[in-house]
Amino acid sequence: MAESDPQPPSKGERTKERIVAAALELFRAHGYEATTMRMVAEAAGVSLGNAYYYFENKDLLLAAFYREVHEAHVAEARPLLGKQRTLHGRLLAVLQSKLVVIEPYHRFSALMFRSAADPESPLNPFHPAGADIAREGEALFADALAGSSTKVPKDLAAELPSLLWTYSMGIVLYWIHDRSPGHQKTHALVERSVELVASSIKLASNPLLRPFRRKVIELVRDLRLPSPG
Amino acid sequence: MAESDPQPPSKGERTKERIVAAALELFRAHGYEATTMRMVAEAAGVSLGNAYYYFENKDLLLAAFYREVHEAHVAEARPLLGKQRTLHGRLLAVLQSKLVVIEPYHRFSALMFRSAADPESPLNPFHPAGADIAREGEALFADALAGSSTKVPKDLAAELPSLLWTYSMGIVLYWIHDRSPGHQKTHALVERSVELVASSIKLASNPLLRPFRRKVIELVRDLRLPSPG
DNA sequence: GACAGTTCTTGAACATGTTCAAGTTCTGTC
DNA sequence: GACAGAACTTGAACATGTTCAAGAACTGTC
Repeated sequence: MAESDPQPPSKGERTKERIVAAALELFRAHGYEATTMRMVAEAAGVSLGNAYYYFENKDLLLAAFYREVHEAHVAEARPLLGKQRTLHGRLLAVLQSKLVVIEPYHRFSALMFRSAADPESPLNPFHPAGADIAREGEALFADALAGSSTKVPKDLAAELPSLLWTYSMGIVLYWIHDRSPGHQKTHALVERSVELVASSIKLASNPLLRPFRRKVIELVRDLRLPSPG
Repeated sequence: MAESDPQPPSKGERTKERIVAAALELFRAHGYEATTMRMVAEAAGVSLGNAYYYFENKDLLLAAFYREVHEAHVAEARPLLGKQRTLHGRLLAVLQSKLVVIEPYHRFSALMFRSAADPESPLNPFHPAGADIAREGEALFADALAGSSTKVPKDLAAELPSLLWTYSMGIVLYWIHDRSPGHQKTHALVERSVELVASSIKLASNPLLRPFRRKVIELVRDLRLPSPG
């Protein structure tokens, strides 16, 4: 992702960067909905039409914002993972850091989720533009899993990252609707559900539950929807 | 819902009804997005502004459509429930009838879901306009549960309807993104996941799993988000 | 049946996302 | 350095959801 590109940025790339920068600043200041494409164009010092030359539609600017938030999450979560060895602690680290990072963007996240749920939108996880972020999110959970002291059966380990990522999206959806002060309900949900998830994963190794586990895993494996690439 | 109102419909009510009827017809013919408020107004024989007098925004017409689809689902599911006694069969009846009913409205459902996920939208389950339908959906699952031959522990039975409704929304979300021919993947998901859900519910009665079950139930009970009313 | 107030209706105006035909600037080739 | 084609830029125009001030029709009261 961040390897130093050999080429200096072309003119077009610099313009595009100016537009993103202007957009993100305006989004932060006024929110996504109150920010018009005309405002973005003016702040970036380009014409309205030119903004559309680089971003086919406003949603793609939302995607750029989402990417930034996502990267902030990864940056926040990685160091925390260094300090945790238990599965429980590591999942908690990933989810709690997510809540911390998105905290300032409650309304924004709702819009994000809205778009992500729409198969026509470039932000959904099955669209090329949105798929990267989804995969990186899964990778974070893969890390959380791999570095933990808990041994997870191989077949399950293969499916868990995407299951955990889906679970985390569920948490976000809950948070979006959570109006409790400080979103304390979501924090409670994270604490308590992570415990249940961690114990479920441990339970899954229990030979008594093996047939059940196999069924779940096969279902997930067979029915994963294709993503681009 | 359908008790014969003592009052004959007032002029305003009839106008409103005309607008809904026109809207639903146009939605079915051209889809929601391609139907403009001007088209609706014209088809209903009222002015544009008048359409807005009765429906604050276009989303509320979407909600009216959603209600109709929901009622078709209930009408489809109830008779099927009469023929099934096992929990598995009854859940299957509710979910499969849902898929049958929404089949013609794939794009429409995506838009529906989009709006439902947005806390600002009148269609979300925590908003008065959307809460009714959500509650009726839960009621359907409550029926499926109550009439089944499977004995469910009381504490779990109290929480299951809303859990199952949430589960069904997950299925719908999957279906929205399912591009397989005939949505066969979603059908497979329903068949196989219902089996897992039904066995989980039975497993939940197992004394060995009691502590786990209690934790799940308490979590759900404590952290249910408040709905209006 | 005149009056007051409420309900209903209208069409023009507005804001904003998006498109597009036309122009300008850049890049590589001879 | 002239030329051709690609990349970039522009601002006007468009479609559509939404608002609003003004007026028409209705309802109940005296």
